[in-house]
Amino acid sequence: MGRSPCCEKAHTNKGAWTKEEDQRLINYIRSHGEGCWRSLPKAAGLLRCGKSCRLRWINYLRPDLKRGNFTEEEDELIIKLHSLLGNKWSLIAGRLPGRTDNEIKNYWNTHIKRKLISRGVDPQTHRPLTATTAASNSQFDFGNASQLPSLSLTEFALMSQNTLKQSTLITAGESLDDGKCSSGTTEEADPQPLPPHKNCQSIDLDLSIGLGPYHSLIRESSSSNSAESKLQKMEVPFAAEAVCLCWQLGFQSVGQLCNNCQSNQGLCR
DNA sequence: AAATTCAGCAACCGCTTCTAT
DNA sequence: TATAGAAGCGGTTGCTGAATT
Repeated sequence: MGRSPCCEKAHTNKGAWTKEEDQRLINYIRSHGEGCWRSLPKAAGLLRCGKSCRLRWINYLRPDLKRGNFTEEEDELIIKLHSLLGNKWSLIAGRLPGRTDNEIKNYWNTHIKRKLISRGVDPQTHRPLTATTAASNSQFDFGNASQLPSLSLTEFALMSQNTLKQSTLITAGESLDDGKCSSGTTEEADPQPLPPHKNCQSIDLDLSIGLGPYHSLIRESSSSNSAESKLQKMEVPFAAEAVCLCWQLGFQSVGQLCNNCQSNQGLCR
């Protein structure tokens, strides 16, 4: 049977967009809003595939896009988010206002990879390049629970579900590692709760465990991807006994707490 | 000055996920 | 519950301009 093609390829333009096409697309979306991409080209008088229109709008024509070079702060944020989320470019882009997944992906491949390699860091695993390859493909090594200080069984079970879920459950500075904000495990895990690394404090994944964070997850549910929505579904049964890692990791002062702990005056835990 | 190589990035393709019926 | 269609995502390709030979 097969799926019908997303567009009539014989009658669609490909390649670079012209200014006229851009203007048509902008005009149409300004007056009708973003809607059905499949029918948009015809309605807007464009000989383009709907997917192509969507991509053009999202990546280049949207008015809220931030053009120009990435700042050093953005670089570091991308690196840290990538260490947590992997190649989930859309999730990473969601934490960088005005940047698109495609832009970040390209920037990663052309700049940041090299930057990390020059630092002696593997861009995929975020481990030192000299480290042995014994590490698993996952972001965390769950074979060694001792590397996860102060985690409850519930949290550990949650974190063991899969790599993405593991990483998104960490809040307030990914302090499960050596304090350098790499999510990879280290050869010598420090059993003491560490304060968030100063570079990590800028990251607010807002994905901490508990009632408060659960509500924050719901916030994006309408457009969330499956990993997030699955995460939400699986969190519900655990909510009653869930705790925030801010507390588990020993963050006591307001400045160290995640947004939920701050806004809930500690009720997050 | 011409040819070649390289880097950056826009766009495409195919697969997965979501949603409506 | 199953299915089809639409949207979204990530990997890859290929074009363009800059740098190098």
